[in-house]
Amino acid sequence: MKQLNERMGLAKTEMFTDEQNKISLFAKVFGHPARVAILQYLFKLDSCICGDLVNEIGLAQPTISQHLKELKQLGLIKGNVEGTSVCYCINKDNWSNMKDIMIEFLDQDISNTDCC
Amino acid sequence: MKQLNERMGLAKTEMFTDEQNKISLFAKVFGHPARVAILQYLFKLDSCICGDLVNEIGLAQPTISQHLKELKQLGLIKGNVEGTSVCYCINKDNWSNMKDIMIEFLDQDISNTDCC
DNA sequence: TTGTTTCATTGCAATATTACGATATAAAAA
DNA sequence: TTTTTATATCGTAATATTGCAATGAAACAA
Repeated sequence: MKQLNERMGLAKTEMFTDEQNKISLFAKVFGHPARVAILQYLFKLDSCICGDLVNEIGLAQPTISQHLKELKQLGLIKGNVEGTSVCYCINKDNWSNMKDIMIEFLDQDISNTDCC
Repeated sequence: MKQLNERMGLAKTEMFTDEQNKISLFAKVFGHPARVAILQYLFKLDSCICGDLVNEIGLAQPTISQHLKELKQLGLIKGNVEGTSVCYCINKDNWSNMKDIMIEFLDQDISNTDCC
């Protein structure tokens, strides 16, 4: 049966606030363990990743490259070409901005909620 | 062409730590603006949602019901049957637990990172 | 020049997610 | 009892995501 809006599988972003869409976009990029692992590895190193990510995480090189691309598109990491390799690191300003938005959402006061 | 692992489209959770999988599961549930909107509405009300969610958010009743189910399955909300309607509210303990895990991930110290 | 190394992109298969009409269920109201 | 109200579930269509082999591109090495 033909559906009306032909947008199934696609979030109806136009009916939500910019903030709600922004939160969900950030959350979505953290919604895969490989991307969480990449970021945690970056934090652990305290510097750039230059190559060894494919060995560190057990996924194929194109798959890692794709996850890096998504993190980069959201601005959470940046990559610098160094010869044949590329060094990725956290984009501090954008990470900080994302953190503020996400923590504001997560850290709401629920002490007064009176529930059934 | 037949693939080897027959798991494409499915995250390979077994190769990640429990923490990484847990973070990504929480993040995934926030990865849709409708679920963010539901939670924000719950916070704003400071009490239960009994019904008016379908009017509040512009999605069909089965769609809202499905989003509520996902939030409930992760334990972030709980529902109490009250006559013909169901009242949903934040599950304080589980929300607090999730918050700690997510904020620990987001709030890592990046002041010392030395990048290219 | 001809490899070699490193990473990105393309193409595609498999699975997941989203949305909603139709229908089921269960309690309240008439 | 019958009807109404509120929510859940089923089935299914459309789109998104994930993963990787094959290939491309760009810098380096020999």
